[in-house]
Amino acid sequence: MQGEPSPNDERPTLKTIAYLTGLGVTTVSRALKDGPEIGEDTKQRVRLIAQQIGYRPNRAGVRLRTGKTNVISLILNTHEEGYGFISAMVYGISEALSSTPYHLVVTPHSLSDPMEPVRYIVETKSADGIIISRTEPNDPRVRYMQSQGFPFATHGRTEIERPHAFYDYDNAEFAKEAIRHLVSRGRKKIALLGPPNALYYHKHTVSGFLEGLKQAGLSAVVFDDVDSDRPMADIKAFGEKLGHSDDRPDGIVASSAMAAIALISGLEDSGRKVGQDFDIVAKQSTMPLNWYRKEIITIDEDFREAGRYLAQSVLAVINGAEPASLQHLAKPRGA
Amino acid sequence: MQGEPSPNDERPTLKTIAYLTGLGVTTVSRALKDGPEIGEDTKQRVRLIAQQIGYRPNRAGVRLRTGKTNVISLILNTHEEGYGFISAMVYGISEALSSTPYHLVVTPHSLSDPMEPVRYIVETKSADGIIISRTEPNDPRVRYMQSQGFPFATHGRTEIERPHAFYDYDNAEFAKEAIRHLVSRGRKKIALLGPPNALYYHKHTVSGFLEGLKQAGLSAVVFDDVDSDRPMADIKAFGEKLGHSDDRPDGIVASSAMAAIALISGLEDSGRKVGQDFDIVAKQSTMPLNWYRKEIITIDEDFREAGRYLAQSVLAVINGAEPASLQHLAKPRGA
DNA sequence: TTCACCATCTGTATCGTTACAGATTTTTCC
DNA sequence: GGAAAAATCTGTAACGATACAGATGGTGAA
Repeated sequence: MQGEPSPNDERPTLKTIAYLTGLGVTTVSRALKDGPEIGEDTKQRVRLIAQQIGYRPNRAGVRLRTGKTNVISLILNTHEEGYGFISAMVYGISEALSSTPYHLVVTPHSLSDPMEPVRYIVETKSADGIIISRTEPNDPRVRYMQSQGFPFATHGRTEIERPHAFYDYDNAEFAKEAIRHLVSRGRKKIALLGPPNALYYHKHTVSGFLEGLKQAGLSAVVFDDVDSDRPMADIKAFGEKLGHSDDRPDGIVASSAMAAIALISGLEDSGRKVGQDFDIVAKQSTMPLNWYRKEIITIDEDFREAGRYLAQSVLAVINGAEPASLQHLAKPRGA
Repeated sequence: MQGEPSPNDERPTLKTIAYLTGLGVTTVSRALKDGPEIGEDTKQRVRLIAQQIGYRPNRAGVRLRTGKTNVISLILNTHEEGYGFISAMVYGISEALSSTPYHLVVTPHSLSDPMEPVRYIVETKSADGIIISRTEPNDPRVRYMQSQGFPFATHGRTEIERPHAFYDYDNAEFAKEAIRHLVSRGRKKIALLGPPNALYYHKHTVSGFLEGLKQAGLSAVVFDDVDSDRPMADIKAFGEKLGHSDDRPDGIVASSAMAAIALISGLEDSGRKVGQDFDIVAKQSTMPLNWYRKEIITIDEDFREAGRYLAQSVLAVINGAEPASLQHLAKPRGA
């Protein structure tokens, strides 16, 4: 026992507790993590004192010794600005982490190199787990983290054979459901304002869309010039052009609320009215879309739940769970 | 989640560089931080090798030794969900931090105890600086951080004498400008849907509002039952009730875009039309409000800029700058 | 009695970094 | 030439935690 008298203005460490209890530092450490080689009464005593003096393990110490950071990193690209669902994700994740020792670090990156933050985190081990979004079918970030054995969960699926934890929204089902709504209102010429090509949920959305049309005996119109990720001003301009075109659709499926608003805005500028000249079905997450135009048909997507699920999944993976068992496909909920 | 064995060896440390250069670990450390007692050619050599092998300082090591975390903590309360401006703030902060070694940690808290996360971070020194929002006139968090000499910056001012870094939006000016717009459209009975009482910007908004009315020779109507922070459904309900009331206003100033949408939504349910029965001026941040109703009069607020400024300010405070010189009052920009 | 064995507890080394107090060499100046 | 000063460089000891290999003492079996 090499304990010095402890000055009590400093933050307590294991040494402080060791001094107060007359035990060794090692014993205190083991006691606090409920190690098997420590007597029950000793554990009680240590826990009591630790609680009384408000001991909190020094994260730098733990991290240096064990490599454990107690950090989950959420990687976001700056593109997503303005869409507001990030807040919901962040809160969902925070919620799930609040009862754990984990912290949430938000790591942004520009579109130029999506791999860079992932590589940085893995190489420097600056987090125990990663959450990424906007997955591509053959996402290099997923491949990389798998090859490195690094725990992660993705918002969105991939085509990669080896299973990984994910939370995804059933966009095929969304598209089919959307078409059902439009068909039931007598719409015949249905178009899709879908996600950008590169992202995997583009495929799900399109395949659901095509299947839905087939079931309804209709043929397809997919907007090629524009996707739901484009700047709102572009989508609006596209909408206006579309409204003036002769073979404009009378039904629209929109993969994002903001894109829907922008598109409607443009269509209205060309004199078309939602609910009359056309109907539109859109995903709704944060803001109630019906307050914008009550004629919009909405289908809910819950990003807070996504955040919660993703956080819990990464933690599970970190604790050795099988990624294959941590996959969730959320069913659209009509609103 | 097991992967392939990691391809190359261990992560390089100072020891690695010391071995490669034949220098001592201390020398390498000093060289990399450009210490004065190291020869110029040695520095060059060390830097070169460090760069070649991709050396990155181990943050846990630095933190344990120096106490420096290289972390800025943004404290958010879960209430703010759905308002979407958080994304903008987060990106603004990230942008400012991207060229520095600092990371952004998002620390949420429930409304129950706003002090808890602040105390935790200060006590455990788990960040080098803190950013808080939604300040009260005599904000206990500010008092606490000041008393502890902890670097921070606030989104919003306080009444506290001792200066601290802040970024605030000139809500008094906003209200006055808003009234000018309304008066110029012949509105005579103007009401305010302002922020909650407890927050300091409530006072600024109200005083600007009252002054604006006085200049226009009008008298005031302030909604007492509702504020811009309330759930949107409540605001909408209030709007509907208001629309049916006999002494309803013909001009409205709204402190938040979402609140404005909710209120309009309610007023419309009671048969009132914006631009006809009433005009409304609202703050606009992420989404273009005119796409919702083109008659809304908007005044811009830039949260991304706020985030940037706040991040730069905390860093400056950390580096010893005078908080009094890090105060910014953003002027409203009419849109 | 002896000794293996278990239950508890402890000291030492270590993670990567930097502060500090030397150590060594070179330069300067008389 | 020699001593003091300056310029470089180095080893050791922390920071707080944990892995590991011993200690210590008590128990029960032979």
